[in-house]
Amino acid sequence: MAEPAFQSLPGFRDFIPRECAVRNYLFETWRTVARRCGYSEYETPILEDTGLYLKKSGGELSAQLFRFEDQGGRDVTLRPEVTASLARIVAQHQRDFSKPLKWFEIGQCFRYEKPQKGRGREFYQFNVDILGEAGPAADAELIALAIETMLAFGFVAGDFVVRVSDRKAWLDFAVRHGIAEDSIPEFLGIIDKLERENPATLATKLDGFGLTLDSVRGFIANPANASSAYQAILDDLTARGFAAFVALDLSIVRGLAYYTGVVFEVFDAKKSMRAVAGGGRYDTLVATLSNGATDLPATGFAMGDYVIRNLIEETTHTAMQMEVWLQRNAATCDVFVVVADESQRPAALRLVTDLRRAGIAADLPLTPAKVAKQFQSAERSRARFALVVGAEYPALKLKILASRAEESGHADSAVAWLSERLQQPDGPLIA
RNA sequence: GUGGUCGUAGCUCAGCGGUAGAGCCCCGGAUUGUGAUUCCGGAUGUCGCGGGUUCGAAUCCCGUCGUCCACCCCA
Repeated sequence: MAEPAFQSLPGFRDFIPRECAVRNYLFETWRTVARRCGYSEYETPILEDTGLYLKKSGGELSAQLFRFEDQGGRDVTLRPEVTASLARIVAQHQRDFSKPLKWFEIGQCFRYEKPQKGRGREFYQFNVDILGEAGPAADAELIALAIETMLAFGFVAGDFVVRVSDRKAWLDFAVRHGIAEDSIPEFLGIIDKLERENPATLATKLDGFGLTLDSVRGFIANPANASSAYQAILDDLTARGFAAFVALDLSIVRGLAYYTGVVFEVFDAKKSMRAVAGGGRYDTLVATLSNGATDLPATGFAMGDYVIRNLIEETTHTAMQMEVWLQRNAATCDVFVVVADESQRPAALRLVTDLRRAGIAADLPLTPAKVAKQFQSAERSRARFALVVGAEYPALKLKILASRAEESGHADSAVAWLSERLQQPDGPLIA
């Protein structure tokens, strides 16, 4: 049998330079916004005790774990999300910090799912959390950061909307309609599917709770049912000038079991209303994971790299902004040294070293090549100048690649010469 | 987990029962130290893998692995 060529595992990506650059654009934007808003970066291990995820994440997630036994017989899991790890370390270290904690992490997560558009088995998540503040001001601050992030990518009003809801409103609803406390998760599951499942099965399921589709829809449609927290959040965000980005939507309850209050999702306003980020309040998770040792209210959200990248690339103005960044941050070469006479290669090597040490990006061909070819290499390196080291060394020729103009100089003053030359514009193009 | 789609050169794909093709890319060359265009020349594939049908399979059938897409769920 033929040896099959190795390839990456299903749902896993190779980041060739262009992909890596795109990823860095996302990371840098996330980091910049988070720092600007006063969040500190932290990091947790990507491999954790499986129990961490079985304890409170709930639902589908536990069926999608990259889970295995290590050589020491431990039951371990590649993290499917970072909130559980965060709750763990916060429970352990929170005394060292004044409240509220505003923390963020950019990390890779793993879920054993079937890959498709906007989803792989591995993805990066921008995770932002505020811990130790139970009031709506924290939720508003967090949503503000979500909005700032979208704006930083170049999205504008009309491109996206943050749909905000509150599980508390549904808990009140459940109490009023006599729904037992232990069947509330099931009830919320039905609400979560309101927009996707067909009305007949919905009606059947709701009938089990003595409810009708109309009564539920009526509850969602009535703004008066918004919680007081929602109103406070809306006022807060309005004061920040973000009212245009926020909308009440009680049909949002979110899948994860640990949410306890305000929940929200950032939606793409054009394309089928995909959620590009989501989050909410999880006031009991820290206590649960620390077995009650630490009790901290918390609110957080996550944005994945797949979905936000798709949205950026599908939106003309955000795609252009990213291209500009990629151009600006591409590998650059200020000066490409052309070795026109191989016997002068030692001098060229010395020159390259001097230039580099002076902070000038310099490159040269590693093997002998014809001058014409070296100029092609210079073009491809997108260098601004080609510095020709030839038989006449220490006399040097500097060619401005864009204008094809040429000037002369001397090796002894090359660094100063090039430094000064790099400060100046090239002048009119001589074609 | 369910359903569909597609796997042929590095890339995009054509060929759909009779000895593997095109374009792009790449490499070399066109008066010995200058980039473009053009021209000339060249390389490369176990036709995803395994079985079956057939005188003969890239082509038909089955399986398998992988891709992409939708559902489920979610970032």
